[in-house]
Amino acid sequence: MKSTPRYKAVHQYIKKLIISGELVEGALLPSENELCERFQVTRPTVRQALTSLVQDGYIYKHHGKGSIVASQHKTLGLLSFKGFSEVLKETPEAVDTKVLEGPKVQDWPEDFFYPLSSKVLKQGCLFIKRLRLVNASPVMLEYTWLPNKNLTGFTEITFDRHSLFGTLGSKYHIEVSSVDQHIRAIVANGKTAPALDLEVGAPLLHIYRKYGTNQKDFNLYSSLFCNTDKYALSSEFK
Amino acid sequence: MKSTPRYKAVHQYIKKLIISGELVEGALLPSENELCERFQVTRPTVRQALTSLVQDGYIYKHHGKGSIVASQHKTLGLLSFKGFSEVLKETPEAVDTKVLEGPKVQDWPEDFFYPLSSKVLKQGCLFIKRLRLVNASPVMLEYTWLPNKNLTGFTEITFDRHSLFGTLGSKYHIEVSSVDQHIRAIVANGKTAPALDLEVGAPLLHIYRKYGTNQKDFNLYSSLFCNTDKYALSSEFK
DNA sequence: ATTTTTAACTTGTATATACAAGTTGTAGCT
DNA sequence: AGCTACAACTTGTATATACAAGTTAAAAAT
Repeated sequence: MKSTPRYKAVHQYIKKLIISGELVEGALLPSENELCERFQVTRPTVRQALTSLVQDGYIYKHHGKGSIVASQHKTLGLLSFKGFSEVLKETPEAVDTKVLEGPKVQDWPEDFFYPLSSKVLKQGCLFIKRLRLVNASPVMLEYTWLPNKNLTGFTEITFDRHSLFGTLGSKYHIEVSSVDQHIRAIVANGKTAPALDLEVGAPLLHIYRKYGTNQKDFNLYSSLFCNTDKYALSSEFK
Repeated sequence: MKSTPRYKAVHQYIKKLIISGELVEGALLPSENELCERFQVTRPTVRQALTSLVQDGYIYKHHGKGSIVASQHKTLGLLSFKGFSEVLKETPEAVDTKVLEGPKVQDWPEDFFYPLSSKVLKQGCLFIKRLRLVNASPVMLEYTWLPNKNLTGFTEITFDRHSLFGTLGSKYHIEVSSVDQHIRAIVANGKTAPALDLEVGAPLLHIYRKYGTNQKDFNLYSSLFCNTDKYALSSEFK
């Protein structure tokens, strides 16, 4: 049984201080040398802990000044093609998924937002409707459709516990390889407002996505409704 | 004039190989020790370069096996988030830019949405306010700030005719190299609604952007308000 | 009292070394 | 031919040291 690496212990200790509020936004952390003494580790070890705190968004560093607690401005890196599970493991808050419907076999919706071949239309689709929560508060309503294509046992899987992309990869050898998305601002309507605990008319970010995979004629489609009041969506390109 | 840190030179060299296609997805990079010999640096320096390549999504690491080129989803996406013309480049319609204010020298706004060093704050900023139109209809209100840093003649340029990024590149040798953005859905208020010919309360896509450049302490900042009624923003990652 | 300089402090970059833990290929055994 | 053990290789974690560059407070100069 391996022990926790020291840099991770330091990272987790500081993270806890920030999450608990003991270290508030804008607060200057002890210097690297002070942290070395406090944790009885060398500076590269401290730096590795701080680097990963920077990556996770808890702090930022200022050359010559120190490490400062970042605003716990909530962002979700959802503009990349990653799935929700993967993205949300980077946020400090408690995340949860609730399956509202499915997985179930059904017909493709009429006037589907991406064109479908008649063959795919005829086969019908698998549909999942999920609610994504952060700190028990709904932030995203997610509808997902995928072709009904002999995915044995798919409708028995509980996707509140399992990542869809992860499951497709490990169980069905379907790898998501591309995404095409369209983003708009809309207002919450009679369907989306109650699901997201919002007033009708509140602004929502809406994203249509078409995911390409390693299998020909097998694309996934999502329609996402995001309440960006507390959590902006973010992306970063270098 | 500082030289490029070694870890950054290694990072950029490998990044170029990946972008150019010389290193293809799934390819195993030379081992850390081999890279040390090849670049004549020590292993922590190589590791720092590799760590930042991991962070940027170009590679992933496998303990005991090596560093592997990741699928290039982000790489293509890098090139499509540069400026307005790129974002809307798919549209065949007539696009136009109207400068509403600036370029002018002013103070940085209070409570600016990205943290600024006291040095940059003291210098003030250059500000431009533009309206982007498609088929003579306003689709985006764009505020741009950049550090007031001896850009000779900048306030004389008419940015309705000239691309900001293009001008920075050709005239001032400032290349935009990264972007960090946060996206929300908001409602149009008393300032944004009239500029975009909308009712107060209409949904708007709001984007904060911080562009990194090749010059230290020279970042550009934008706040974009997009009417996505007719034109969704789209992105594609492969 | 104000401004400038300097020292002490901070983070950033880099070399050097060592051991731990995972991977893979080869040799030896059955 | 298949399995096991081991060596060589890989990345992961950590200590130790040194210099570069940014920040800030105190001291010195005006």
